[in-house]
Amino acid sequence: MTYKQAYTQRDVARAAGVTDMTVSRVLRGTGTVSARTREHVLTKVREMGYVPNRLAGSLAVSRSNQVGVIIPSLTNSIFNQVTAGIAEELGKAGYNPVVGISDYDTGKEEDLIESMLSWRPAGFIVADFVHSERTRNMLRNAGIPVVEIMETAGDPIDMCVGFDHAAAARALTDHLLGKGYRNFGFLGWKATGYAASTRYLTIRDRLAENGLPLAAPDVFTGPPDIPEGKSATRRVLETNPELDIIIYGNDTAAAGGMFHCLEQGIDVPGHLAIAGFSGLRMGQALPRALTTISFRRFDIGRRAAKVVINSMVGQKEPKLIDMGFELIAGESS
Amino acid sequence: MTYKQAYTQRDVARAAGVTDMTVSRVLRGTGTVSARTREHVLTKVREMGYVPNRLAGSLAVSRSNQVGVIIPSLTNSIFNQVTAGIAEELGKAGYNPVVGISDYDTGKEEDLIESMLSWRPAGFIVADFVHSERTRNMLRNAGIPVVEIMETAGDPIDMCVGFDHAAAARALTDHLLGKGYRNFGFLGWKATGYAASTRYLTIRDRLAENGLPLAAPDVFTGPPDIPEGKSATRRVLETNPELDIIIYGNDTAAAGGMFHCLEQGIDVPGHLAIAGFSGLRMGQALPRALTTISFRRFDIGRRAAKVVINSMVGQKEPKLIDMGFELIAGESS
DNA sequence: CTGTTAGCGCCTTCAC
DNA sequence: GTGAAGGCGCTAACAG
Repeated sequence: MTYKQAYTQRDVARAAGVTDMTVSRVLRGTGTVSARTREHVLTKVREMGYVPNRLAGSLAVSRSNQVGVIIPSLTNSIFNQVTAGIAEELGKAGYNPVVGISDYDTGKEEDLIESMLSWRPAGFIVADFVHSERTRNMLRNAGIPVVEIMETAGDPIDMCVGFDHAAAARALTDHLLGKGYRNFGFLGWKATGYAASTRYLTIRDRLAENGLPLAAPDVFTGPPDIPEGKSATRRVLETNPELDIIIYGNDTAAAGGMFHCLEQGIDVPGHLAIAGFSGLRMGQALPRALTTISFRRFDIGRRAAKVVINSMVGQKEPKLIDMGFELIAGESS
Repeated sequence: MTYKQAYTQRDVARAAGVTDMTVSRVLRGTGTVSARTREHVLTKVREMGYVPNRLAGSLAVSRSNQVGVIIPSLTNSIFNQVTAGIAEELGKAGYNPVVGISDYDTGKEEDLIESMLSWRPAGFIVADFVHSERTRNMLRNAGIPVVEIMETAGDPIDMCVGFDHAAAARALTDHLLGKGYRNFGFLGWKATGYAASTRYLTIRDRLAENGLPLAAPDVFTGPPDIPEGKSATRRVLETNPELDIIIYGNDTAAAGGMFHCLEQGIDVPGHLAIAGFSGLRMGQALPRALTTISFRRFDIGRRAAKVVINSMVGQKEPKLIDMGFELIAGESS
């Protein structure tokens, strides 16, 4: 199949016997055009299947309706929901998200951001506070609103929307201590610099304050999923049979842990208690509803989008917005 | 915070004491520039954090490095992986995917495609064969390669890459019949026109050929996940206690079904067998590894991307590419 | 109500 | 090896 050239505004104009300027006015609904010519132009547009060229349009007005969004992973349903919230709110205001996946890699992130900035988006939403110096520099020089999401502890490039991961980890630890657990294990992702590591360190320190150790002999080298949670649980129980509670870095890993227990006939929470982090729907559908920390994923996305939109029209927004979290006391611990 | 205007190629040129044309040559590595001026220009570029404006660039050469990708859902890990394959292959060839989520809604899809076409992508990849007439029209008139993915049964707008869902459903049904099951139930998504409905209808017909009914009293109105699979299983077992096998529309719903059985102490597969469809990793991590149909999600994405890339450079590609599927005989049935 | 002029930022083509 | 002119498709601003 050979591909022909797409139609131009001028092609439509000629077909309708007017100037391109008139077609432009009709298509954007600005200025004044007689009802007759409007109809005529629209008919031609439909007939020809004409689609305006926004490269030219945005260049002419030097402004676009695209907002760049960088998230670390598509697989992680947390980011699905954050992104859904962003998309909904942007859509209402006539903006489109352009999403890029960084794969938890600041180098990839840098490339992505450069590439996306070259399309001159109207704003930027990016997950986490961990970026290369060049990334921060580019974002700062872009001359557009930038919102960092998920966390609140850090120095935002411009603005941020998230919640306090340390406080959440502390709330979870205290809850479990209150339940009487004393032999803690942690299976998570200790990658430095991310929210995940804040959670691990906070739990460890909180237990230390109570004179308790935290067994974390086995950690994931990347974002864990169900199979990883399952096999890591098997391994840690071999080396640390004394554990009476395992906290997982996220709910999917915790689900894997629960699967291991179900297979092995290990009573949950009688013999081993389980806790997750993130409050996914699936956690509550498990044979034992999961104890976990839930946070307002969807709302974080919506709020971040609003911050971008408001900033673009010159409205002042706070530098830091904390959306809070909630402890879900399930049956698994 | 107030936002300043981003730098222009001319700004860099002035700072480096050359013309914008020289900066352009340096940045694209074309033409001839002395090593000295090249270094000088690059230094300024870095200092200023200059990011080229591709709106202008693409407009000037009337060609872009973006490929539009429309998938129905982000939540569904099938599409995560297909998209990952697409992104990888496009990236290698210097193209970027721009992904849009249609939410299984042909109206939204139409809007998305119009919006994305207005950015003049170099090609398009879109899931499924079900589109509005206007969508098909726009894609046909866009003058770019278009690849429809996931299925092979249908009349492609341009080209397609996928597998034969009817054959897959038949293979699964035959396998289960061979295992001796006779009282089949189906919990899936019967939405007409999608691959999912093909699978349902094929299973039903195959059973009918064998003189067996298919109980499907309870269906999902949208893409099902674990909680939906769990509650639907509870309901269907109340109304149809005779079932000895349930086939689910996808692996996550099947996982929900297995959770229900675990909670209720129903022996799987002794009392009730379970089968899924899609071959997700999590299915194999369940307490009973899932019987399911696996297909090459990642490779479908990669192949689709290659088809687009090759077509863009004028290389001929077949209209229809079948990537096949595989029956996974698990422990759940 | 409609047309003309100029320019968005970059790149192609041709001079020098 | 580098610069100057012109145009990609569209729109702001003004003219009529």
